[in-house]
Amino acid sequence: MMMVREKDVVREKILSAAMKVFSTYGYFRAPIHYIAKEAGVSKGLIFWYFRSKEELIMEIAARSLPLQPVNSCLSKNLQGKELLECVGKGYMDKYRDPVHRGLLLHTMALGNTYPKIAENIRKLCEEKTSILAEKVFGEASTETRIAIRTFLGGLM
Amino acid sequence: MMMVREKDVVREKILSAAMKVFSTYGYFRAPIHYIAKEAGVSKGLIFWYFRSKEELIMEIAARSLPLQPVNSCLSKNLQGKELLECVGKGYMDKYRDPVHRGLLLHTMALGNTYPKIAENIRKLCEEKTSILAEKVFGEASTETRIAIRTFLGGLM
Amino acid sequence: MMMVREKDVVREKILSAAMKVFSTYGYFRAPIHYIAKEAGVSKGLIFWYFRSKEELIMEIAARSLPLQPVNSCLSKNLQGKELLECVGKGYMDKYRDPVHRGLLLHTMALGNTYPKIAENIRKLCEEKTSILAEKVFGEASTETRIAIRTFLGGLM
Amino acid sequence: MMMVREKDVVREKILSAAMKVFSTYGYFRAPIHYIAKEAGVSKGLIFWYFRSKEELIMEIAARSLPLQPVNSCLSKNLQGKELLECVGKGYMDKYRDPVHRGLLLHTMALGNTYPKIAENIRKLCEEKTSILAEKVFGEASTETRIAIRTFLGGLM
DNA sequence: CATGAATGAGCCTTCATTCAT
DNA sequence: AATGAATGAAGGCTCATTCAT
Repeated sequence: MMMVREKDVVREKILSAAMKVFSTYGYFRAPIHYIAKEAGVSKGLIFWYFRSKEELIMEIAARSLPLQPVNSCLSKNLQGKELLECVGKGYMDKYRDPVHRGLLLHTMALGNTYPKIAENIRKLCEEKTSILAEKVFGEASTETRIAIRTFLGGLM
Repeated sequence: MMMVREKDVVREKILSAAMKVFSTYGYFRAPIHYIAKEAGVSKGLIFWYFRSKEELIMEIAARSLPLQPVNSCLSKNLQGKELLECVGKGYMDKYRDPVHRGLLLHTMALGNTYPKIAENIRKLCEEKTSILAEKVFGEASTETRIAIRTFLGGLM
Repeated sequence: MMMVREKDVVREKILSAAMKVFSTYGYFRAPIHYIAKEAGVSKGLIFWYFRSKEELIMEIAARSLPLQPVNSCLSKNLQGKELLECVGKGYMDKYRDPVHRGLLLHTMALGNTYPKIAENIRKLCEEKTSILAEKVFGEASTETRIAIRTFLGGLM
Repeated sequence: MMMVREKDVVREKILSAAMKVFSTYGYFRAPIHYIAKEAGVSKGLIFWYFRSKEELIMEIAARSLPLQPVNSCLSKNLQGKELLECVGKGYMDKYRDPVHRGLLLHTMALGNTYPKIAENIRKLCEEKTSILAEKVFGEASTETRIAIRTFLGGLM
């Protein structure tokens, strides 16, 4: 029984290759054919899975954020201090990997000049921040959101 | 009486324009002609003052670091805690300007993938760190240098 | 049944156009887009088949030499005087075409200042000269090679 | 008493430098500032003495031809075979110098694609050929001119 | 789905030429 | 006469993107 569609496997292979290549060379010094070679697929295929390089960047940028650790903790239905600790631990684990550290740095620099990416990042961050504030403090006010942000920023 | 050579004025005008443009668009999204327009000179003239775009990047990268505040404090012959406070204040003043903040971010991201720039930055930083460690703690050991770096990093 | 790959057809079309354009304008007065237009392809495609303009020049330079007539005679297994006559005739046929005459002149001038091209030409010429000396005189000594060169030079 | 005007000295210095530089690098690979440096003058000054690079090329091209030896022989009022021998000897002397040989090669290649230069060279050559034909054979008919040309070409 | 040839916009850089001093 | 800063046109090359197969 085939649980993982072949389609998704290839897509994931491309994303994974792109993360590695982007982290190493930076977005603008990484031509598409580097990614294609790293992923072991043709250049053209990348445009079958992603409309443009920008869209690929967009998804990579999202992955450079620690969304996955946060989601993982949220799915455990933790609350208050325990949730916060879980998220903190997730951060540390993720950014122990230099590929993710490099990627985050590039993403932040990109966001500084690339409106679409900046907006996307901001949206993703605010969404998660609100949920965390809600679950940790019981309400998602301006103050509690800032508290979350400060805590997570300090971990970096 | 003309104390500043016209030659240096133009060079400075270009550097200043480049900082603004690079900070706004990022190195790779900022074509030379953006800088030329911002500086009010022709594209060709930039290559009269700088051998290549890379050389321009190099000088800008150095300027994105807080070398000037540090040098300014050092020239006051301060020591110990006072020197540290002076440098700390210099940092805050410099990076209050979003142009400098953006530039630093781009420089760090660049350094992550651009060996020449990374090396140049590292050299400049280590040099200043050693001097500060010496003046603040009385000796430039591995530990005192790390202390300096940690303190300054924390300010960011 | 298609015996010639499409890929080679295009490559040949570019080379042929380049020979014509270079012969007419000279290497340095012939921008890539002249060749592209003459070949009926895009500028970019030329760099798909040739790494650089220099690589294109290199291959054209080799073609400006009378290698093909020489090879043609050699493949007939002629020897002595008959081989010499065959080669001589090949020369005359090739350089009756003004495109080839112009190309040879440009190639020689280029070789006078372009080390890489000069070296490549020299290598190709010496190789063929040795083989001819061997087949015509029975041995490839310094003297017989000079004799071959003098004979062929006189035909020009 | 100043017999040579300073003006002509500088002009000659530029021409001499240009011949050396052109012979070494070829016309198109020799930027004006190479010549300026070789001559020890500023780039701008070259345009004071020569309207354009093309005009400079033009004069250099003329100098790559063996006009001077021919004129020298003509001024000796020789005739017939003796004139021919004098010219022949002049040729050999001039082209013993690799700078002149290189220059002639470049000039011929240029003439193949640069109409103005080709025309100028042709004019100069025909003029001298006619005079030589007249002095050597007693008349400047088509046949005698071809004879002169053949003789001189054979010397190369 | 997959490939890679083909396209064209855009960028860095060079260089002849001008001109204020 | 002489200088060298300033200009702008043009060229080689890269690379995201398209498309026929």
